[in-house]
Formats: sequence, structure tokens, C-alpha cells
Amino acid sequence: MNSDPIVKNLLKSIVLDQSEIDYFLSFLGEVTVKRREIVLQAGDPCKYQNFITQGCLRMFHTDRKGIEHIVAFAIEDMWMTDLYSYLTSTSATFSIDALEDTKILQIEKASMKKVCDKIPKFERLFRLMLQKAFFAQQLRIMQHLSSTAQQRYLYFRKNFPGMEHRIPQKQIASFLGITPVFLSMLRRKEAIR
Amino acid sequence: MNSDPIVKNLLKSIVLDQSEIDYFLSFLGEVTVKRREIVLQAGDPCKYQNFITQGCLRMFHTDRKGIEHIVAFAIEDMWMTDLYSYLTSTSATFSIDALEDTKILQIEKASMKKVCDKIPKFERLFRLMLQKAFFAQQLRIMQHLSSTAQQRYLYFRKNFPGMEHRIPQKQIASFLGITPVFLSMLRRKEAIR
DNA sequence: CGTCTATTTGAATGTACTCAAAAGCGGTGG
DNA sequence: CCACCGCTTTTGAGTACATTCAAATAGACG
Repeated sequence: MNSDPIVKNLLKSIVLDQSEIDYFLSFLGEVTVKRREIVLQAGDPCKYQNFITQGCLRMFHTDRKGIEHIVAFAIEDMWMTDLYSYLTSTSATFSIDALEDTKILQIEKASMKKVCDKIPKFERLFRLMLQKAFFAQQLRIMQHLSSTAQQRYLYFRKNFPGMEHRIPQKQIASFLGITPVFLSMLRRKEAIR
Repeated sequence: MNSDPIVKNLLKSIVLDQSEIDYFLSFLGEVTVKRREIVLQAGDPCKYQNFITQGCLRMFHTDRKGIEHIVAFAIEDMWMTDLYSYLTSTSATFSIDALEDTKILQIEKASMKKVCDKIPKFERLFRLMLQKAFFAQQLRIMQHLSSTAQQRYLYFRKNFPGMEHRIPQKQIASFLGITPVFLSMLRRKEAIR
């Protein structure tokens, strides 16, 4: 298991010595999923917090009409989980699957608790992660309130550089809240490429 | 100062004895603002976390065109702050003002820190509040991705019962991300009333 | 090479916005 | 108490943004 990326990720937010790092790492599990493979099925409880070391995941909601709406993407060096389900041990409202072959490091809630109890700095880390996610969401809401689909697409490209070449366009459309057909039209009109 | 509502609010999430409650209350300030009065001006640092005991606040962003977009409402028994500015001591990206004459209890960041240091349960409280806000935002994003303006309006009425009679319609439109003109049309079509 | 899925294109439709004007409502001053 | 002023809501017409449906094309994968 190559734990280097996740250690670097932790050290961005908190200071840790080697023994603390080792303790944390001892709880991690490594999972590899293929493209299209499901990591979390809506309805099941979300047991893990997932850290992506390679690849790309999406978290989405499937509405009554069967249409999928992408709430978030996660690529290398990012965390992803259905937080509500993870924290409250209820069944997940979102599903998570892979858009590329992906390597994930997972930690269970019970393990996370152990780590937090022994090393309170991790509690702080967790709060910081939550805050960061909160602010990202706030920004996204603001953009939906104030921008057209075109502006949101341009912002997406700025925010996730190169992502447009990694994953199918229809996934980006789903993230932006528009149809793939319309996104295609936008791209033609602007000759963005 | 009537501190009953805020105490009840705290006790929903954590257990406190009288001395702990008193300690917390000793840091609170009470402010009364009139309709239209500004509580936080975008650009200024957000010094306070605000608890509403009576009335209604809105937090909004003003875009380059001068159009206001409402990120959140807060009524009795709710908290409101520009969290990013409050936590990082940067200048606020949002403004907050009153839609009704409003009574607020305020707590400064430094005071909050003192309370958390002395009574760690408050740290937990703060995390729970953040989580709750996070989930509410997630829901809001999902709705923008998957619902029409009409469906969002109906959901708003369900979620904030009676609010439509308390505040101007244009404020609701701004919250929903549509124009007041269009909201008026929706209401006529549906004869909702 | 054939199959499956994603993307593009076009036409018709629906959703939401702009602009403009009229009507309604609330507060203020005489 | 009434008249006026300013702001909100309504209404209508015209336009722009975004979707649906259908069909053609292009890419990816076994």
C-alpha cells in the first residue's frame, strides 16, 4: 500500500509525528475499483470515508424518473463519502461509483473514532475537512443562483483543469445540472477546445 | 435579555448543567435591528455568530450586476453567520440584513473559543451545527440539479411554512434563483394560496 | 468487425428572463 | 383621515435559455 499521498494530505492540515502517522495508517484498507464499479449503493449504509490516490469517483442521486444528478466529483488527493450516512449510520441517499479505474484508501467510522480519541488533532482535521466541503458547497449554490449554464461550465473547467478529457461529457452535464445535448451545443457555439 | 430560546436550542444537541449554561450566557450580546438594517456588510470581517430569537434575517451575495442572491434565511431558533469570514477572520463575501425587526444574540469568535476550551461539549455542538448546515446545503444543491422552479417553490413552502406571508415575494424569488416576475406567474398559474 | 454507448445535429417545445406598464399596498406627512 | 410617494406585485408581449425527441455520426471495446 502506497500511503504517501494520504500522509501528505493529512500534513496539509495538521502536524503529526511518525508514530501518530503509523497509528492512523494501521486502520486503513486499500481497495481498487474498475470503471463503472460501485463503491457505495444508495440504500446501503455508508461504512467508509474514501480517500482517492488514483482515479476518479462520482457521488450522485438518482431521482424518481431514474435521472442521475452528480453532487460531487473526487479525484486524486480528495476525500469522498456520503457524510450523513457515514456519521449517522443511516442508509445512504447517494451512490458512489468509479468513472475511471480507481485506487481508494478507506477508513471505517469506528476506526476514525479510535484515532480521534487517541490523537485529538484528528478531530480538528475532520472539522477542517467538513468546513472546506461546506464552503465549496456554498460556492456551488451561489453559482447556481447567479450564473448561466455556460458560466458554470467555464468555472468547472477552471476548477477541474483537464477533467473534461478524463470523463464523459454527459457526466459533466449531470454535474452542471443540464442535459448532455445542451452541453454539446454550448461547446459548439463557443468552440471551446 | 431573554436567554430562554438559545438555552433550549443548545440543549437540543448537548447536555449542560446550570453553571455551564451561565458561563456561555455571560459572553452573549443582545442586539435589536430594524427591518432593512444591516447586520453584516460584505467586505467587513464577520465578527459574530448570530442566534435569532425573534424576526428574520437573510444572507445574500451581490453580483457584479448588482443583483442580490439569497444564500440562506434564518428565523427564530436558527443561527446565521458568514462562517468562512467568521472562522478565518477574512472579509465577508456575504451581507446579512433584516427582513423584519429582529432580536439577535451574538457571540464573538474569541468568546466561542473560550467556551470551547473550558467546556469541550461546545466544540461538539459547533461541529453538529456545521454538519446540519452542510446537509441542508447538500439538499439544496440536489434540488437545483433536479427540480424546476415550481417544484423548488413548493418545497420552500413546505420547509418554511408561512414564510411567504412574512417576507416580500421578491426575496423568496431571489432565494429560489428566479425573478420576482416569474414567481408571480408561477403563483397565478397554480392558483396557490 | 460489430455492438454499445457517447456525442452531435436539427426541429419543436417548454421554461424562465427582460422590458414596460399598470395595479396594489404601506407608510408618511399634511 | 386622506393624499401622495415609493416599493412590490401583477400582467402582457417578445426573447433567450434549456429541454425533449429523433436521427445521424463518432468512439470505445471486446
